[in-house]
Parts: sequence; structure tokens; C-alpha cells
Amino acid sequence: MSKRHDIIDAAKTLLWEQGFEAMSPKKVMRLSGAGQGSLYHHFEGKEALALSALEEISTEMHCAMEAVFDPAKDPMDRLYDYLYMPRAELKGCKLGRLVGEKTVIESNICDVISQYFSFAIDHLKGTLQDAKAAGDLPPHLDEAAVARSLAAMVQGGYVLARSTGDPTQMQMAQEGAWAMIEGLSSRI
Amino acid sequence: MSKRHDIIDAAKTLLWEQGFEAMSPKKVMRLSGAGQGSLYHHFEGKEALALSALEEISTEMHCAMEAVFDPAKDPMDRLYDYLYMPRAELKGCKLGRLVGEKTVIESNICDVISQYFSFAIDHLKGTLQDAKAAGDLPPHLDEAAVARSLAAMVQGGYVLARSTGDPTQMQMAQEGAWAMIEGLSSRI
DNA sequence: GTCTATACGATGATAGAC
DNA sequence: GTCTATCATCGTATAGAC
Repeated sequence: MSKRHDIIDAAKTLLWEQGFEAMSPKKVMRLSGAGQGSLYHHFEGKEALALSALEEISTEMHCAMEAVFDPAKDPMDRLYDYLYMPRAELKGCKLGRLVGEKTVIESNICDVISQYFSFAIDHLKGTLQDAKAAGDLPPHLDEAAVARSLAAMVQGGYVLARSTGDPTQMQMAQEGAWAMIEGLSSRI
Repeated sequence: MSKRHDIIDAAKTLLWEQGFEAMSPKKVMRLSGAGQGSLYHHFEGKEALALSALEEISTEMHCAMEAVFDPAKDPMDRLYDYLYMPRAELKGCKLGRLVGEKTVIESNICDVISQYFSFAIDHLKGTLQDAKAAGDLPPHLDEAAVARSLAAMVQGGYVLARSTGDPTQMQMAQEGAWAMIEGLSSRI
């Protein structure tokens, strides 16, 4: 009965709660109940473990996003649902939170994170195009740029919320974003 | 001749380049040329040192912002200048970057960061009000929310840029934000 | 004020027995 | 596959001499 999964689960938890640098092999062992031998049998080292854990997390987040960007939905609804997706304001984005760490930026971990963002931005861009085609947004709007803005607003919302310990900071950022989108829409 | 300033300077550099957890007293000593004794003579410990360094950084950033939000300027110019302020896209915000770290969130360091954000948000809010008063933005716009959105967009722009190693991600986020603001303005 | 010496736990990993 | 040594190094701090 392999402990591989217990180890990955512990790593996922610690990565989210503490970040990559603070996720030590020892903490993973304590939390998972596995010994040193198991950990280094299944994974080459700390970075490889983090990579496996983050790939699982990334997959889970992709699934959540596919639901939000369901092409059967009205484009403006998709945008609204993206902005107002349930989020753990004070814990931060499971992936985006990690890019503050130098060691993450210098490792392969960064690829998993940037792939997630490009996935989200592509969906946003497509949705903005659909909204334009439906006559819901002005035709001259630069959807590539606005898509980045919206993704950035969410990531920045976490930063504001965490710095103040106040989840409503994220909610206000969301409302501001939606106010701008709606303002553009209602004036077509 | 006190080494206090050398130590603070080294701490400022390391905090920006590596973050708080990675800023070890030993690294500060190496970079500043000071010995252990000097460091612990001038500062109670690592956190106190970081706090002093970040207060200096915060002051510098406040000054830069006062220039951007000069009340003599046209409100829309102030917004534009804020969005397009020169930024080190790949290094991140000297303050905002730190909130990803658990130890930062749990310490007094967080206060310095949140004070900086509330300063920026207040200026943004006031500027948005001025723009409304001048007839440049729709009167029903929720300036408290939009102010958070704009501040968040900048912080998130750093996240996107760092995750991809591509500074233009920040620039696109800025352009998207400006496109939305301008879109609202041109349709009054 | 500055320095060196010393301490002790945590980190990240290897070795080898079961 | 799993476990328990064991290791060198780093991180954070104290003590005490100059």
C-alpha cells in the first residue's frame, strides 16, 4: 500500500498554506505520516514533489474553470461568473501566490503556473470576443489586453485582501472590475 | 562610524530580490560587510531589521506616488500616470510581493504593506471622484470599488509578468485597464 | 560599536537495514 | 516500499572580548 498519495496530499496542503520554500520535506513527512525513505523513494527531491503536487492542483483548477467558461452560457454571464468565482481571499491563489518566491521563479514550477494563467487568459479572451460578437461590448475593445487586466485584478485582489487580512478587499476589486465591464456594455 | 545604514541598505536590497524569509541575517552581513555584533546591536532581530528597511522603502514609494497624484494635474492624466508608472515588472512590487509569505502575514511587517495600499487606494479614489466631478467618468461609478480594482490590476500584473518571465504581461494588463477607463470616459 | 566564538534547531539529502 | 540513522549546511540568536 503505497504512501505516494498521502505524501502528495500533504505537499498540496503545505504548498497552499505556507508556500514552496516553507514546505520542507520534514513537514511533509509529519503531515503525511510517511518516513524519509518513502518520500525520497517516490520523488527525486523537494522540487520534484512540489511539481507533482502542483500539477494535480492545476488540473483541479482547470476543471473549475471549464465550468465557468462553458460556451453554452451567455458571454457576459461567463465574465461575471469568472469574476465572482468562489475564492479563498485570505489564503491566496494556490498557484499565483507562489510566484513571489525567488526559488519558484528560478525552477520548473514556474511553468505550471504560467500555463495555468495562459489557460485562463485564453478563455477570457475568447469570452470577450464572443461578447463583442453578440454586441455586448464595444467592437474596438482590445480583448487580449482586457483579458490580462481581469486575470491580474483577481491576483491583485488576493494581495490586497492578504495584506489587510480583509476578504472584502477582494470583493471590492471584483465589483470594480464588473462595474467597468458593465459600464462599457450598457453604453453600446 | 555606524554601520547601521549599510545594514539597512543591504536588507532593502535582499528584501526586494529574495523576499523576507530568504533575507537571512547572514546574507545581510555578507552584503553589508558588517559583523553579527553590529547587526544585533542596531536591531533586535531579523523582523525588526526588515521593518526598518521596509519603512524606508515605503517612504520612497509614497514620494513617487505624491508626484503621480499631484492635484494640479488633470484627473484623467493622474489615472493614466498611475497605471503607466515605471515599474520593475519582473522583480515585483517591493511591498506587495511580500504578502505571499506566511511569516510576513503573521508579523507587523504586514502593517507597513497595508498602509501603503490604503494610501494608494485613497489617492485613486479621490482622483476618480475628481474625474467624475469634471464630467470625465459616469456619475454612478463606484469609485471605492474601482480604486481597488486598479490597485489590484497593478499587483496582479506583476504576478503575470513574473510567472511568464515576460514584462509585456504587465504592460498588457495596464493597457486593458486604461482601455476600460477610457471606454467609460468616451461614452459619457 | 564592532568583532569572533559558540549554540541549537531546521533543512535537504544519503545510506543501509527491514 | 518503508523505516531509522546520520550528515553537512544554514538560520537565528546569545555571550563576551576589544
